[in-house]
Amino acid sequence: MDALELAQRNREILRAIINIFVDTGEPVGSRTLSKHADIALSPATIRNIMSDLADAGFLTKPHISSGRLPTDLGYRVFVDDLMGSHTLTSEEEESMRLGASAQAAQIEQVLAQATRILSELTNTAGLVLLPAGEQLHFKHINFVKMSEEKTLAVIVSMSGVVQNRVIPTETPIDQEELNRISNLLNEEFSGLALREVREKIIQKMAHARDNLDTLYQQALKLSKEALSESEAAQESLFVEGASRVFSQPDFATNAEKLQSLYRTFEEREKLVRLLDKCLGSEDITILIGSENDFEEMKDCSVVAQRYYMDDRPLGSIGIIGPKRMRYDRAVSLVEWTADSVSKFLSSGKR
Amino acid sequence: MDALELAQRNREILRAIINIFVDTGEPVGSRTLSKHADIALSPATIRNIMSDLADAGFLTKPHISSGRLPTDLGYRVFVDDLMGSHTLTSEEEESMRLGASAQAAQIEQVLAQATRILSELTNTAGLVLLPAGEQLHFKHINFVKMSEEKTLAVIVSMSGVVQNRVIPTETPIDQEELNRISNLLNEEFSGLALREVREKIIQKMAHARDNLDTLYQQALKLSKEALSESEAAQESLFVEGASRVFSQPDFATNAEKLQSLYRTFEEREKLVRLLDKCLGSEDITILIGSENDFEEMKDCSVVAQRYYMDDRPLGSIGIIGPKRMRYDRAVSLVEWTADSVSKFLSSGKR
DNA sequence: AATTAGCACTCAATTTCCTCGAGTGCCACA
DNA sequence: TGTGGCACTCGAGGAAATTGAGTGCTAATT
Repeated sequence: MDALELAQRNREILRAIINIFVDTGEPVGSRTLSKHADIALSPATIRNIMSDLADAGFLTKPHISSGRLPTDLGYRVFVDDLMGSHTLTSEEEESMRLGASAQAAQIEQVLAQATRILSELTNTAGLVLLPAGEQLHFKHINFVKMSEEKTLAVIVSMSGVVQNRVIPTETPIDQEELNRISNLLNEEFSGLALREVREKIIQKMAHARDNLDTLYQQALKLSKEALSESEAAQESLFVEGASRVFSQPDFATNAEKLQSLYRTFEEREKLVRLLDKCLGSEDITILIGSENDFEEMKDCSVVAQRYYMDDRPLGSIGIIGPKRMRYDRAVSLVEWTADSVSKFLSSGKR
Repeated sequence: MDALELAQRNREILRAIINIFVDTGEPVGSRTLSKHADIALSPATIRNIMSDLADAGFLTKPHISSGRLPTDLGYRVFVDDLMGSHTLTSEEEESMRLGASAQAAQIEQVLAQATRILSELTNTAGLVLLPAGEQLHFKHINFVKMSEEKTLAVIVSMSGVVQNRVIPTETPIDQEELNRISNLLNEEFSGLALREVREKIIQKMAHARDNLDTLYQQALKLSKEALSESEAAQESLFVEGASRVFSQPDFATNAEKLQSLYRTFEEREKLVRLLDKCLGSEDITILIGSENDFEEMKDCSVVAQRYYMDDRPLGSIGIIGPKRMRYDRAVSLVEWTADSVSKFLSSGKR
């Protein structure tokens, strides 16, 4: 037996260990493994191999006299090289199709529903990030006079995302005028990225300083406020079914871990950062355990992929579950969901 | 000693027991109580009284040889008759004022912030219900053409709540026309309750069947869709700091209870129903343990009060915490918050 | 040289048993 | 009517014993 075959056998063992561990949640011992159909080796031999795998950093054991379980690195190798790709069962496809067929209303609702289904099927927390800022393109703005001192700006993006903001106004402007301002802006900025709109407005304000058209000046001023970066950048994140993660046996015992994890789910900012990371890559992103940078989530993994609107990446959708999860299935389901969301958002359907 | 005085003494004991229990979380024994400054009775006497109080249903004990703790009924009596009213400390007032002073933008943000502060100060979960439907009054509607088949309706209410909905349109309508439709509707319906608007539209559609003004007909049709009850009734609920409830020692031990509680927090619908209840009453509403109708929440209490906009009740704001809480403090803080939210929303400030 | 069997050893988990102490309930006495 | 005293209950916590899954190493086997 040459080195290659040996390595092959080791890989087989590693795969089996991870599969069994994912299934049972118990550390896997050499005897269990030798009973496993695919493996025709005695426990002693397996022990030697396991020992090698442990030396290589793929396996670990919770205590000296217990079975082995995969390290983050072990999972990583598994995900990258060992696991096959899961083909969706007809039931899975069925449940997902059901969701997509429903008559959907707002973009937010579509996303929320996709996440809910994802969460149900994977029994993990479903996440979706609907970013503001860079990704949004100007479609329409509208001002509504709320009172003498306050004007409400409603900004609609090409993708159908609606933002709104209250702007304090020192000199009262009547609704007629606001309508004219809206029209002015709508014609001028349609289709630009919000960032570009912001930049243009600032340019124009500089140039128009001695322009006497006060309407135009007011328009610029209002829209600058309305689009101001600081608060505009509120990315919205939907989390669906976080309780599923908590009810996983992996956390059920440890009340303390559970609480810190819960707090993390409440602090959305961290989740946003995780999903933001996925926006950078075209491929599906898998972060295992401590690969995501948050201590509290070192027992969790993230599987996420970005979704598109007309070939422009818009946001990302994915799941957070315990490290011990069916990665093949998760990958398929996330990919499928991201794909159908993209299809839904893109011109064909909308 | 006559009967009245006896009753008075019993009440004193009950109050002391609840105060101590709220403080320590441990069942209170007769000896502990006799050491308590306000009570100059021997343990034996106290035992007799405690026994009476237990017979009356105000106290219970977790097991035969342990101290007593209040039943739901006990808490009820305490809340109704025994507890004094808590005056906010200067620190408390300080923290709350801080929040109110910040330059706030959308109504949602104001409410979210109020809840966050409430949650922090009471160390419970802060809730706020921002109802749609009945309470909302029409201010402004605006249609944006998203594609040939889809039009986005943005509805702004008098209170500054913005709703949006995508409406499928069989015949394309151009943006110009949509603007005219918006104007038509804005003039006609300004200030009416959304429900009234809906009714009027349906009336008008019946009458206008043979009216040849297609623009007007289209306007009615679009706005009917935009305001359709079914989906419009999405009340929005903000929950802030739910993790605080979970980290209370009362739940920390019991992982199972914790999970069912967590699931309840995720199922917002139940929380909405709880807060809806509070909308019915002018006074502050306190629901103790099983007084709220959900099994999963039988170890929690709700303290909530409605808030107003220009003397019209708009929604309710409150907290959910463990049954063992400082009710006097909770009541003061919730009242204070509801009050400042009302002030903020009402014409003076806005 | 690779594989296997055998054996001593480790350690978490479970069970059993014990003690401790807070607290009750009741009776008798002031 | 209030109090002191006493027997009793029961949960909490700890120590010790038992169990069993699993390892690592060595020597035998193929």
